[in-house]
Amino acid sequence: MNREGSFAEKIHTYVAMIPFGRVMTYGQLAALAGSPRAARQVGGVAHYGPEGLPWQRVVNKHGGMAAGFPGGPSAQAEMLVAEGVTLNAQQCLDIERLIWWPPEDSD
DNA sequence: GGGCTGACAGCCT
DNA sequence: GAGGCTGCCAGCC
Repeated sequence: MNREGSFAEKIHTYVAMIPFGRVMTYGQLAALAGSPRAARQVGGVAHYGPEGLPWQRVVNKHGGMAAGFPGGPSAQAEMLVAEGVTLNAQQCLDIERLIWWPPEDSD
């Protein structure tokens, strides 16, 4: 996986691996890609990246919706709810419970 | 070809 | 304990 070498490629790979009804954070993806501080870039990769990936499963560390998600935060929230994810009145999810980490032996 | 922006997170003051 | 700045890297102008 990570032998791709490309930061964006890793992000794409991990996002595609997120199971149904689970989520990951920008910081997670950035760290897994090799740059724990590159959370911003994860947003950029997501925005300019392929649309075939479950970007709605990518949320910020507060468990909130992404800022520039197509259709707005409400659209992302709806997609997550459709997957069985429960959100509170603030459209925030239980990040500590729904967060997902990829298997270490995935490679 | 170079520089700026951008869907966030972590550390410092 | 809270607020503000820096860091990261791909894509677009």
